[in-house]
Amino acid sequence: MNHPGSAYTTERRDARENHERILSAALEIFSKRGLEAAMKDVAARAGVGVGTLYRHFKNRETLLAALIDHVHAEVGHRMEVAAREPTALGALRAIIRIALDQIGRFGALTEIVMSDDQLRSEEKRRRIQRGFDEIIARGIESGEFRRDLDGEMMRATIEALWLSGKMHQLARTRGSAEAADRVVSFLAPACLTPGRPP
Amino acid sequence: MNHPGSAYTTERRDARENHERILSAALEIFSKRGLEAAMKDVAARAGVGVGTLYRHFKNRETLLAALIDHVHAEVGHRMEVAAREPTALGALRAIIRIALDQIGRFGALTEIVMSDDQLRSEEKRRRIQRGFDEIIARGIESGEFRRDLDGEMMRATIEALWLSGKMHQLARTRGSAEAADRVVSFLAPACLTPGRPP
Amino acid sequence: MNHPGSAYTTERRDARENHERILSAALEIFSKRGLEAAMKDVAARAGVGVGTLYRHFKNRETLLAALIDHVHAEVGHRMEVAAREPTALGALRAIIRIALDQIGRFGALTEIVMSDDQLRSEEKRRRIQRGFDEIIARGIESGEFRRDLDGEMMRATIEALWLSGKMHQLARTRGSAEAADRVVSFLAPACLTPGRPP
Amino acid sequence: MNHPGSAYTTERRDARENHERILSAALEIFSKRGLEAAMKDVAARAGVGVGTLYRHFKNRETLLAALIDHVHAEVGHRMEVAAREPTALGALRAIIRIALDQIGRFGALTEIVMSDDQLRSEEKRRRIQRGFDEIIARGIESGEFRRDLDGEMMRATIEALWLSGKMHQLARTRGSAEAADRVVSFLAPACLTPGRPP
DNA sequence: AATGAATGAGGCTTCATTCAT
DNA sequence: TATGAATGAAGCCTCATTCAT
Repeated sequence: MNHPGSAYTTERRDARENHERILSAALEIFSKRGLEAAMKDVAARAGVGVGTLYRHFKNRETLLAALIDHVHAEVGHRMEVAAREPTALGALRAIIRIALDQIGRFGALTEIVMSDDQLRSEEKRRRIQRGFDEIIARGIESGEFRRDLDGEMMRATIEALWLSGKMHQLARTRGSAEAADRVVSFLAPACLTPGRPP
Repeated sequence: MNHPGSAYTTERRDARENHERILSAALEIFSKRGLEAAMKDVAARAGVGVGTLYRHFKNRETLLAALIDHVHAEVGHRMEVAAREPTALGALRAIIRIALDQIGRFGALTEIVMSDDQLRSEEKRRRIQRGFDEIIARGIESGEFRRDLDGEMMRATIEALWLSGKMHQLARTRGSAEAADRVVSFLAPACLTPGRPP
Repeated sequence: MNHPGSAYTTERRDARENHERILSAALEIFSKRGLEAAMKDVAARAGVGVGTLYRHFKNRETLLAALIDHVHAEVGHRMEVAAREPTALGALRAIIRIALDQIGRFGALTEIVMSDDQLRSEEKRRRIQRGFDEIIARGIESGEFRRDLDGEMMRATIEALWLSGKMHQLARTRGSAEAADRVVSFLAPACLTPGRPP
Repeated sequence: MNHPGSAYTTERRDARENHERILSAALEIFSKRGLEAAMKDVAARAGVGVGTLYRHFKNRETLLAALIDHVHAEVGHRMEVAAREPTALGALRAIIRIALDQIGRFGALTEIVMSDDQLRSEEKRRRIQRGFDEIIARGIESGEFRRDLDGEMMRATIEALWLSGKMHQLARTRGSAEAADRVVSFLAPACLTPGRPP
């Protein structure tokens, strides 16, 4: 929509800055207070008037969609990085780290971010799915993962632990690193090819 | 609390019926529309005036607590039945069946029912936890489950699949029976003692 | 309406008793909590159901009117007794004592009891007025009170002190007896014939 | 707080106007209909939506407090002016005029305005009391009022006539001027030094 | 373009009164 | 007749959204 490089543009820099500030304020507020947080509070946090908020985001729904997109994009990106881990199990652990990280940062927002039927941003969500699938596919191909691994089930399990908050609970009790280890240890027998040396 | 067959009870029949109707209307409405559903709609669904709703439940919070208790009680009971399955894995499958069933019936209510910090009904929730723990303990004792099984992790995983709605998704795609099978198959290697004949 | 002496009557004794109990419960509740007290609370205090309350008093307004009548009757009676005091000033003091007493007993009810335009029970109120007027007339006639005493003003003043709660305040600070003395002392020069020995 | 003539003010003019309009609408509605008047009606009278009402006054209580402050401030001011009358009796008459005026204007609001224990605005109320006390003290000092005048009683009496509505009744029957005269005439012997030429 | 004031629908809850038991 | 359950109008307040400045 913008031509960021163009010399002359109606887009004012402060408008662009406001957009960012609102987004990050919204992220903060919704993460902390949950989805019922009031628009006014988001605006206040961003240091702008509600009117400005509404100039940038048509309405509540649009704002939430943007948040989701934002988080999805970030997660998607980190997912792709994770996929480059040398081993599939390593990639899995990396993903779980990401999950723990996201939850810590986006708390109450997680539900909406990971949930399937909410405000759609299909494309972005697919990207995350694809990240998963690639890791699994690669793991199976290389023989690291068992040939009959139910990939969809695997993904569902991790996403469930993620968005249900269970993973976060584990992390709260004993720290993020140990939580990741426990999850991986638990799931390892379910996905690794039995009797194969790492 | 009442003996429905007894000839004389202190409470009026219509009042008791209304209580039931309100409870089940609330179950339906909150299950379908989520926790933000309006009291008015619950009353309408039950076919009573708001005043009656408020006569039976002091306020919104009380109503929700009652719902949770209701679901917890039901789940807790079925959990105990499930625990009597001959094998631990069988018990696990039974639990998952219960979960799928509950989600189907209580949909949007699941979040509050399974979540830890909401309106408390500690006791009831403990009952569910205990059901889980017993099954796991028994499985380990009998040698069916691996000695080093992370019970808490196991429970967390199933609860996560449950309350995240992922399990429901699986069931929607291919039916409840197959969904249970997939979950069990997936988790089996994670909990069964390796190399032991069933 | 009733034939109290008749041997056979549909009026059941318990009904009559309930009437009394409701009246006195209402007196208590409204006196203590003010006019906004709920009907339900009155019924509860009387130990009857709301239905019974409404059987005895068509509605809220009727109940309040009955209360007023009740208090008026009592005050009116005591007023007539007070009027028999030997001196007019003595009668005045007696009235003030009554006032202080009433306020102590009927607290928050005072406003409605003494006010003019509320639910009418003209007749009863007139009786109180007449009590006043007689005392004043007698005082003037006997020469005790100044010939040009503004009777209406006098009455208004005492009623005002009464129903405004000011008299009660005075009594709270220094006791009921002293309060009465102060009021009388203050008003004495305004009504007594100047330079006349008591 | 604002300098209405100044060219630039932070507040928007329409907002300020609305504030005024709401205040005066509230004054009118509560004066006419009593303290139970509905917020909605105040808003309607002011020609604004309820939301606006609540923007200007956090809640019912706050609005009432503001009204009281408003009336207190006005009365307090006029009280101080009255105190400057050459004679103490003249000041008294001036006060009574104020009272009559206030009641006429604030009717049903009087109860809350003059009552002691309601929503506090201690300071403002003290100001009114002080006005009274000064007048009385001055009267005694100058010899105009009797040395043994019970100042508190005096004040209580006038306040009682005021807030009980009795004074208003007198005024309704025969007009405000005559009412004031009657009150003063009646109270004069109670406070003036006997046998002293005016 | 930014601001925040205004709007009003809609949510929760209470309570006088009616009515079935 | 007594009971208390049922009713629903009405009150208070919040908040997403619009609009004048």
